[in-house]
Amino acid sequence: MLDDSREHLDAATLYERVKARDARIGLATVYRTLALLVDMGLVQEHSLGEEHGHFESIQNEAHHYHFSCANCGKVIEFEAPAVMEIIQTLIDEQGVEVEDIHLFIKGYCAQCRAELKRQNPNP
Amino acid sequence: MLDDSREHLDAATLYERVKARDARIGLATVYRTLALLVDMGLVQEHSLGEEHGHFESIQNEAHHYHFSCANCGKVIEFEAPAVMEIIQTLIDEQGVEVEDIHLFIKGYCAQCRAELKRQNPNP
DNA sequence: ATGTTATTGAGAATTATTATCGATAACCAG
DNA sequence: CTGGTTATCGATAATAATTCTCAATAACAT
Repeated sequence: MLDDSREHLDAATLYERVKARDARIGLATVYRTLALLVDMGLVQEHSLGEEHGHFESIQNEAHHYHFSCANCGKVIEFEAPAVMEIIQTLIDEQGVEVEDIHLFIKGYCAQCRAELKRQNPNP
Repeated sequence: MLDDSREHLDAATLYERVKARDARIGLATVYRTLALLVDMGLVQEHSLGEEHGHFESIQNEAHHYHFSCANCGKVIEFEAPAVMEIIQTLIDEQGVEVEDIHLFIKGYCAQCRAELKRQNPNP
């Protein structure tokens, strides 16, 4: 249907982009469509430390996880196959069924670390 | 100051409990105090798949992570030392500084799996 | 006691998301 | 086609979570 870019967009940004293509589309439709895509497993919703959700389309790549910088907001994706072993242990020990995995790290990216250190060398 | 129970409480529930002790405390104070405790590193905020945040006081135990059942909402805590190795790799490769780690699994707990299977045996 | 400052509670404001509902579009039988 | 039925949509109201504002109060230092 619409935007399946590789980014981590929130509903408001997506709404802007969709409107640029077709101005008479409503916000409700964006939320409805996102909910549908999430249900179908084509899009995943992430909570990246902000107060609103972020959405990312699922390609057929390996699972990946997210780091987000508390200063500049940049999101770094990374892979970590070891997570699957952790999940398997959880399944074996607890008998649960897993639908969704979120590994999310918050901190400061290399650039912001350098900048913040320059501003305040001895913390 | 107040409640540092071992649970995963949301702000509204915490507000109820605080009011039971001292009826003239306001919701704003609860949020202010939580933000302060999070800042001081005594409390961690989690996004457990619901639309509001959950707060948990940090004891001096090992890091642990969360599974939450999409059906009944039960939260299971589990440990996974391998996460620290993943984090170390991330630090080494990206030069980031890590402040906060969230590993959150959503799915169905053993009880709900059994119940749902009983209701709908062949999906 | 008195002036100064910080903290508080009540409620307004903001933000994100969901629900409602009449209007429109899509579909289908004749 | 044409009329009728149903599904989908957009605008907007409603809800929920959280943050902001500000006058009132409490705490503190004179």
